[in-house]
Amino acid sequence: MATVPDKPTLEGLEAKWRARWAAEGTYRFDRSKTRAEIFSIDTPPPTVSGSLHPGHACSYTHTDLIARYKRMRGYEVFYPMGWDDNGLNTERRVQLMLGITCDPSLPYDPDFTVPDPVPSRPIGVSRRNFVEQCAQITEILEQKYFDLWSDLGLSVDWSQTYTTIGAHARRTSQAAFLDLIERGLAYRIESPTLWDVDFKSAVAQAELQDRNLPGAYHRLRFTAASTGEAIHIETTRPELLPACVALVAHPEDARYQPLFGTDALTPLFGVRVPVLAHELADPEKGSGIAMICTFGDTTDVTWWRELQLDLRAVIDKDGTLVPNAPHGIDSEAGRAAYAELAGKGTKQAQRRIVELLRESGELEGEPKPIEHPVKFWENGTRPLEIVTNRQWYIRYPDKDAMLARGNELHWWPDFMRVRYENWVNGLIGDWNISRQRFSGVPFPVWYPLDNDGNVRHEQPLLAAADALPVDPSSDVPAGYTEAQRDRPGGFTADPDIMDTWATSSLTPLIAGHWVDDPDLFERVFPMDLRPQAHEIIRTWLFYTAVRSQYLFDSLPWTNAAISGFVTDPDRKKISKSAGNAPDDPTALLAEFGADAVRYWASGGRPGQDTIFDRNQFKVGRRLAIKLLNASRFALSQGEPGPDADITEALDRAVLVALAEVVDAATVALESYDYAKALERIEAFFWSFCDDYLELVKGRAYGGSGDEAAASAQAALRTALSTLLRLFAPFLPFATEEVWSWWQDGSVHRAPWPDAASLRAAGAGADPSVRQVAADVLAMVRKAKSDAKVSMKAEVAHCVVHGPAEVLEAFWLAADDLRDAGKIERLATEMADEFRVEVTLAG
RNA sequence: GGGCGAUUAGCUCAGUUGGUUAGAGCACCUGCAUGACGCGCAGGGGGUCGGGGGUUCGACUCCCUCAUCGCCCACCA
Repeated sequence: MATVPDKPTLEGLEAKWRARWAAEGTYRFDRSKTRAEIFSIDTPPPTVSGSLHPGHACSYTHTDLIARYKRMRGYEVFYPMGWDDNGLNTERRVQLMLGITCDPSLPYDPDFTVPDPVPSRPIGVSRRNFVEQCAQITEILEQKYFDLWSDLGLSVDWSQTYTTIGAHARRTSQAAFLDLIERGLAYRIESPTLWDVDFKSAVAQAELQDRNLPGAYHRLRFTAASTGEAIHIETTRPELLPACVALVAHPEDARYQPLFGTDALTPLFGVRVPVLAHELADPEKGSGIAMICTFGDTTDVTWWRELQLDLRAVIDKDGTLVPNAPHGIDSEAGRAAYAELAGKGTKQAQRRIVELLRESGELEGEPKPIEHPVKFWENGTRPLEIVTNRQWYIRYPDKDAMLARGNELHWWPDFMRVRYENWVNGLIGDWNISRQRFSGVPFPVWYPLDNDGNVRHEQPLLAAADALPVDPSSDVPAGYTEAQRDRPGGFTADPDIMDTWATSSLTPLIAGHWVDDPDLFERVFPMDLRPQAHEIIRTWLFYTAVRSQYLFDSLPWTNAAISGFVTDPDRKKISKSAGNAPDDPTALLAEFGADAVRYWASGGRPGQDTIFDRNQFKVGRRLAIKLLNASRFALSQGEPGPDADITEALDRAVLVALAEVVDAATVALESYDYAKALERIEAFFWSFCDDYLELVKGRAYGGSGDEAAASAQAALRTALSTLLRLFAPFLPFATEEVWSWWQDGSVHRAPWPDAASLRAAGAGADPSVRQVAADVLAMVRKAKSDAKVSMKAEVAHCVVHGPAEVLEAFWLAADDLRDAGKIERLATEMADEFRVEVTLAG
């Protein structure tokens, strides 16, 4: 036990306690505890992006508040940290920082060193070299994050740290994937896929984003094959005309009913396409009849499937029109027209085909400009196309089952459930988990090659469970040798990697060591809490629920606490890309201290956006300083003897009032409302400082005898102990510092305050004593302030008017008031209204 | 187009099941060296609760409607 310092300061507390907590294992998880004794948290592994902003500090503080609270409630808290270093973000960063890019055709170079200086145009390196560099970069960035989290005071057990690309995560991910295959829940199929032409990979529905773009309706003249009559359709994508495979109108649309079952000829290319009926055709849109192309949008895919149409793909994987005219364009004129478009990007192709149509007289009027939503990959810069290729999919569970899970989950705040339900209700198709990228978890799969070198896609060779993790591009399937790789009669590796969510959806399994430590897993799963941002409900939360549904037929957690964004004062989300990130949180921590940053974060209620407000940091810092000083003062009032009794009415009343604060804070924290809890604790603390400390300091110094002094000293220490523990989750550094002055062990392992024992110490006192005393003191102060004299100025006479019960309460604190207010004569008078008459001396 | 949230003092936010003169902090103004804190202490001015309508003895609190902001979703003809 240390002593109380003369001049307490916040400076250096982070470093001091960070080191002490690490050395003493204050937050170490004790795995001998049973599931019922454990509170487990499925931490969001931050994307190790290198740029930190206050949003990180905010939401991670929220989780830590709960972790610390639960720990003090007696739970053994399983609070690991993960680093999300999987996926495209890392690839991009490495390309940017090192000037290298992955070229899988190159061989591995064991002596590779990064180019210096960074070349302006990235140079290609082998996949293995590239992945190695990814690992190195993320390691450096992870250290940065570790430092921030530690300085912020996150009570993470760092021995439980995981990464989403490390061997353990790859093994878990591959094992879970093989399990899905065995049960027929994952499959690989060639089908139309949403495709980003820059990223050159498939993307999933959950990664889509609609953006409004200008476009134009082009009115094209088709002709009925038999009668030669004109059929007008309107399209925003005339460049897809060569991919047209049918026309479609609503079955009840009288205008087009006569045409159903007949054929039409496309303009320019003269391709014969059927005219069909389908419910999805909207009579209100355009001319009411649409051309179906393979593929312009997801509706085209639906029509193509349901109407069993031809495939006439024209968009290549790089977003240009394929070199050769698709089948069906047989006429010389048609081929010549297509040749004008081949190799062009969609924009140029559109420009050219409009010219051609105008020349041929098949464009009616001028294009009508409109604005319409277009699908993008959320990180992409050009609209998505739909191309056909082989992808791995995970079948979605039954919608109703997933909705039931959403209902079963406790959402904080509850209205976030709606987002989940919206998403589940809008699901289309299955979950595409393959990406045509390089850095990620590979599929543990190879395919045999027949003697002609053709890939036997339908006979995948799966890795053995005990061999995981594998990299099929360097590991060899059972029964083959490396020499047979990519040779006729040999084998070839599955070229794809898994989408980052295919692995992130397993974080409870990765952190809980499902794959290699069933004993631990049983103690932590299903987890108690998933904290996360609302923007990834449709991805991380939903996908995790899907995986858990399949593997365990249960929810992965019982609670989901959804945090909002941090916004700038204009309510714009703070992000690197928006360029409005105000300060690196490390700088904020240096300027205001961790407790101050946490104070600001604690004001952000679950599900609501938090405004970045430097003022709140200042307020938080003052609170932490006040806590140090007030504690020093309270402790310097003297130590009560071992059998000191809390006898005075005012002392008892304070403890009873504090018991109410404990109750309120506990209720609030149980429902993840840390902001309300802090508000109540803080309000009490300031009145404790301004009123109670002022009222009792004279008595505590012995002004009214030893017994009365002991009562004050004991009450001060009881209250202080309680307040420190209430504040501990919010201000872990200042509270720990004060605790160390006079208590053993860490305040963060101390029990959460108990309202019942406070009430017992308060011995049923009337809490109004405290209120009346504070009110009278305020009146006396006002009189002095109005007279512009010092608070030390003498009061000659003070008369308190009020009802009998108020006066009775007043007299119980009269001695303390007389002392604190420097009042010579006190008197009371019965009255209906409470009123205080103050006569200053002199 | 559908949905979810928000709208209370200059700013950031509270406001419990509708009930006496709507609260706090910051900022601002006026004071005060008072047994810890001047990153302090005391006091003060300042909102009629986004607009409109309704229910009620009574609404910031309930209902309807409009507006603004933010977000989620939506099959791009």
